[in-house]
Amino acid sequence: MARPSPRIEVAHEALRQAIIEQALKPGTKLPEDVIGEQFAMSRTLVRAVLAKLEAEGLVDAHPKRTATVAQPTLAEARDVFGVRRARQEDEARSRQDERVSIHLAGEFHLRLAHLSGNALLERYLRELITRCSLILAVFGRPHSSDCAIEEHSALIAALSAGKAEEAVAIMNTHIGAVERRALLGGDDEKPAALGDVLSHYAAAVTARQAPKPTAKPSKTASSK
Amino acid sequence: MARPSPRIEVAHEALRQAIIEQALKPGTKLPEDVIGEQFAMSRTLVRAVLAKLEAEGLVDAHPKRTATVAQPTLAEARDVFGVRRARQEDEARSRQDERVSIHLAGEFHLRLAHLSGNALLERYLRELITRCSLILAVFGRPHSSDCAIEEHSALIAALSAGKAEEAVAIMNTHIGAVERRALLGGDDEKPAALGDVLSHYAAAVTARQAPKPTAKPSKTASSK
DNA sequence: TGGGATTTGTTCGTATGTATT
DNA sequence: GAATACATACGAACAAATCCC
Repeated sequence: MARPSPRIEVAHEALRQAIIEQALKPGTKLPEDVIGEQFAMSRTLVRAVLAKLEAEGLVDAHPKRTATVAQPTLAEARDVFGVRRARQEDEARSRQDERVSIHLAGEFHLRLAHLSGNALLERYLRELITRCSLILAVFGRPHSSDCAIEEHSALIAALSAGKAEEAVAIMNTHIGAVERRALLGGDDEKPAALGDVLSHYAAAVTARQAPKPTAKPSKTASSK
Repeated sequence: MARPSPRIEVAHEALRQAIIEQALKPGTKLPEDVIGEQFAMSRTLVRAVLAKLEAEGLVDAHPKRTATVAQPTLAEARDVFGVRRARQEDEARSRQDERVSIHLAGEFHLRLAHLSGNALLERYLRELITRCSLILAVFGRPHSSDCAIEEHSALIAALSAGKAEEAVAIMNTHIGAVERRALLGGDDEKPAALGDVLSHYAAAVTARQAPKPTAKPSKTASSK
């Protein structure tokens, strides 16, 4: 949906990843200075990122208070899972003519939405899944298998399509996610410095956007 | 979802209203200066508003170009109506145990979502309806009856609940919307100065947020 | 309960980039 | 195609409010 700015996109994605992977726990403060420093951009752009994350329901922002990672209430949790359940049945039905109407594990939904070719549907699902992660971080088990929904589904899709090369790349980022969760220390009270967390994710996102750092010195250089 | 700031909310709502009522047509430029001037706030906050509107898909924003009212493509239109159709069936089914599973006109959906008590579902529907308006502005008939979905549904709900007083208030804002559309001149090429349009909507939104300037100083004050 | 450190909100000036003539 | 006008991006600095101790 438009290209707001390369760096904005990186920061946005990195923060979202960090949140849904629970490296940044609900309630964690997100000062504009620290974020801007990490992604090498002014507070002006940091605010744009935070505003988007707020619109997605991933961060809470009050008038003159420091933005924090969203802390879903029980009511919101009920709503999210309610919508998700409805969508589940939806997907099963709309795809039944293509014989995929069996029990659909939640992990396949995003990929299904992608196959449907409906970008908006895909976006809604992304948001739903993201919020589910956030909710599980608060009310659910500590490290549920739901965390890596996106990675799993993408991996499976790549495998199904026979794209081995792509599958390897996805697997790498998947491993990276698990690794980061581990590297950042146990789920102790100390949530590690915000800067440390973000530096990991900033690198991960930029690496994903340019997945071929070795060969092909060709056209990607023009993007700068 | 959090209270970002009173004025931000006003500007956000006013701009959205102006867009879905087609007073601001797709492609219209939205300079930060003009908006900030209209709502008496700095460009810093204007950006927060624009970022949210962009997240909702109502404005297009590119790196260093002036933000514009979103210009939906045909593909996006297909997606939006696809999701909307899915949701329609959803709602019909999820409510069938309450005997509302008859033909549901689109105008009742938002109200139904509200009755369901699911805030997230309601938000999604709002967004869907909004984008439908935008799409109709581009591909549909000039002034379709779909424009005032929100107002119609709210009105009907108020009437059903027997809240005459509330119904009158809603009717007034409804009339106001039609009136503004008319006042702002025909659908000629000249889209009128952005400032003029916004000044109308700024007043309308603030008036709605304080709908009882005369009587009843009672409990609604506690919501602030 | 109070005081200080931190952080946001705001404005100005400048630079850079995009549209328009 | 070049030059001008315009709008955004950025950084610094100040004020005000909040948070924490």
